[in-house]
Amino acid sequence: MKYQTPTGMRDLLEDDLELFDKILKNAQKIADFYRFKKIETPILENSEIFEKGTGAFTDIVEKEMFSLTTKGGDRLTLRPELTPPIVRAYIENGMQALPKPVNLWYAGPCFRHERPQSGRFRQFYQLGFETFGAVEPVIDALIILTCYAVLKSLGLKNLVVQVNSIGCSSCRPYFKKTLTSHLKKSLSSLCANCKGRLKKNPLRILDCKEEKCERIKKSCPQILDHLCKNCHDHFKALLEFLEPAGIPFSLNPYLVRGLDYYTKTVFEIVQESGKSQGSLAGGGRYDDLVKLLGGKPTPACGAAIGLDRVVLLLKGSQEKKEKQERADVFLAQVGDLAKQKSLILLESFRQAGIDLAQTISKDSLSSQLRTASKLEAQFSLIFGHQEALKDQIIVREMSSGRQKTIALAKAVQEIKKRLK
RNA sequence: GCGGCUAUAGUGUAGCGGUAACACUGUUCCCUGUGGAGGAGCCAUCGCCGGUUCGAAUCCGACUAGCCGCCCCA
Repeated sequence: MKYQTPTGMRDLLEDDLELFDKILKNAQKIADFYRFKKIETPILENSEIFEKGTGAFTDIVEKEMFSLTTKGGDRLTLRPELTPPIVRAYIENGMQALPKPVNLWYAGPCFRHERPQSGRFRQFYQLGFETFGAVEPVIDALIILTCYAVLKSLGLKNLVVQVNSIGCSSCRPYFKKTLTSHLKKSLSSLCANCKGRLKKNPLRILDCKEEKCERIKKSCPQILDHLCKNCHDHFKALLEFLEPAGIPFSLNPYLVRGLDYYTKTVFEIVQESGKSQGSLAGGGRYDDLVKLLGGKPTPACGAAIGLDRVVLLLKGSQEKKEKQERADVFLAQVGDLAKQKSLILLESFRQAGIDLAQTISKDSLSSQLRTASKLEAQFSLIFGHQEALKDQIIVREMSSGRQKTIALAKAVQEIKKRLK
């Protein structure tokens, strides 16, 4: 095969698209209920918003972005995630003046240059919720609840929210120092990757899955013990909202996430049991990002759901039903004159709201009727040269084979009556 | 970026050194204006390039892609 989709990118055919549509529909309802407004942003953005927003030392920015330079010299990047673009849009469209909180939701493709595997593509689809202008921990709970509700509405089982707090700009630097000095003691036992992380982003070491590092992690100071009072109270309050909301959650002190902008709450939703394919959704609070990207200091919180992964799970759970394509009525035509008059006839049925199928490019009557059978049409309209000359048409009841000739002008009316 | 496995019609498979087979789908015909059944035909330069060989879908090597792990995340 000469041409195929680029690595990690695929065509979405009807089977997939139906599931995507279903998720989107459910999300739309839930978003409406919780008063989120939909937003769409460009697929290309100025590279800087990711370098600053997502973070220069994140894997995403260091090695996973599809970037290009325009003829005019602008550096653009295919969005690897949507939070920084949404923040950009929030500022650019003057939403800072809107009554708070401002709730936005979105769905669309993102791009990351990674090695594809199960549930991971270079072009993948995210659906997310963002809320601006509220510091209250109940908002964090609401964002989690909203994501959880979307996943739940699709019938997914065994969902668990893993939560953690990674502190804020006033307490995290201290923790980083504490952690770094602790880790320096066992520097030689860290994996190569983490040795590098020690300077750039020591928190990420907590997230390392290498066995070596796993062992060291156990003896590490935990961030939850080093939060400032504000962060501590925020986290405690969040948990007190989740509990009665009936959302199953577990504390994961090692959850730090790979994006730089998070403050306080971070969370991921995973499906327990069954094959793990990474998280289904993830998000958190990002109180400093709006300011970082040039807006007024604005607290914010958001999350995104990985649609591809959800679709994968939905596909696995539903048994394949070969859905038969069907039609109520089928038009079979024979001869040039009949074919010429067929288009206007089709239009009159379409306008009357009657499902009239055809294979108008075909000439053979038998093959057309074979198709009519396959479509399980109740009636076929047979429009031959003789009928076309006299402006008549044959109505054939497929089950019995009884047929009668009627005036062409009465075809719509006749079929309407018979279908009842 | 690093590993493991794989690559034959649209789909699912067989073939394991002597120039492609089966099922389903599609399509044409048997039936120059009447379907559901039946029958016949057609639809593949065996992922790409190179090597070994008298001969390669089959063996070997590189490439490309896919799947699955790692990493990371959604």
